[in-house]
Amino acid sequence: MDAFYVSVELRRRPELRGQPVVVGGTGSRGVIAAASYEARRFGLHSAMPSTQARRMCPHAVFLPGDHELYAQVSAQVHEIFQSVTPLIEPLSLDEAFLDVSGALRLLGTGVEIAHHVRDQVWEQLALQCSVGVAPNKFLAKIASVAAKPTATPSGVVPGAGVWEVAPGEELAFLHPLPVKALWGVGPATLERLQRLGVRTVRDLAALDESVLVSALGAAHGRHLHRLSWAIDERPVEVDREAKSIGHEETFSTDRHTHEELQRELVRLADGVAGRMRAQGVLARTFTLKVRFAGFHTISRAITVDGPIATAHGIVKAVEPLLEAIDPGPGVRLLGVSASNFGEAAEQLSLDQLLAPAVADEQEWQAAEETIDAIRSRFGSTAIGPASAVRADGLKLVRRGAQQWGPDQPAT
DNA sequence: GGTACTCACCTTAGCTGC
DNA sequence: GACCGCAGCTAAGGTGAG
Repeated sequence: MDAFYVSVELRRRPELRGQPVVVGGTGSRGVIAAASYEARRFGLHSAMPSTQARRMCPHAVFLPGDHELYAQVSAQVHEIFQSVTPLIEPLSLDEAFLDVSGALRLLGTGVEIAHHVRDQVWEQLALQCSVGVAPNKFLAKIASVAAKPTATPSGVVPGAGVWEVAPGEELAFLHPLPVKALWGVGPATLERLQRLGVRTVRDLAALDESVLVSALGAAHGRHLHRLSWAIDERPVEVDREAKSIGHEETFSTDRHTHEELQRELVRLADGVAGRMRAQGVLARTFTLKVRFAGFHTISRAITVDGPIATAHGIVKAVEPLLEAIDPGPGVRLLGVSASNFGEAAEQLSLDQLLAPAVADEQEWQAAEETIDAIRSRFGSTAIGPASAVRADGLKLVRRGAQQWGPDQPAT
């Protein structure tokens, strides 16, 4: 989807069309989630700090994000995809891979199917999308970027909408591109590659695989070398199961005491546990993430014997890790994540069942499932941990509704 | 001086058991 | 008993994506 969050917002704020519009980053510690092409003309882009964005484009309209709405629209887009093929691998709310090899006889060529999808998305949802058609996922992704509109200082240049990399044309398309166009080349890898004199994908392909392996490590080096020759055999994976579930939050002001952090921990654990129960998983490993005022970030993990799916259990497991951290210098972000999953229906041994900690966890699980039921009936803020109630006692604060940084300006 | 959130995957190091 | 090599696991940190 093209500038997805902004495009969804513009459907209900049509008067903003043609203006630089930004979603997210309404607080001073946030970042931009999406920028309209008009905003991109001024150099704005997603993940840019909001303070920088305001400096570069003071007249841009900043809108708070509405993640729930974007998820709804994303589901509608997904339904259109479903009408074409069941082989869909969602990449994010606004991107997906579709394997249409089974639909070619019925619906036409890849390019024809791409135009059909684009037309349907426009007719049904009034949203623009760009489609890449290629023999593999990685080329399709890059082709979709080539199909998008581009923002230049002098104006917005419409994209082709559909871009095909036909069999036999892979290297002609790929090799002239800058190496950072490759999926998996971020700032750190780019710097290492530049030290090797690599500027384009062609330069990368010319290197011996062993050189890349020694510069980037075995897995990454081999992977990028294959990509540079347009080799990508990864299939479209329809049902990818999550391997971790986590929440983290940047505070509008730094926290300096264990008591404050403990309250935040309970709130975050409550969110993580709720999602785990909704997905029917139990976890054994819990990771605490702490970002200090100077942006230095550490993580501490613990693996417990008995699997857990309650906020109570998560807090009990992670508390000792938090205690061992000195919040004196100021903590700007706290995060908790769960991993090492097993199914909720997994049988426990008799010994495990008799252990007091397991009995305790099961009692809490029953209690928290009741809370889930109340929330599903009366809303997510109807009930929650007492420590998550705001100091004025009026409002229950669950995990941040603002996905792209704290709402409140830092003081 | 500014840097969100969520998730996946990789590397490295240290520990343990054989 | 001390040591070595190896495999497997865990913890911590880094990187990248959208």
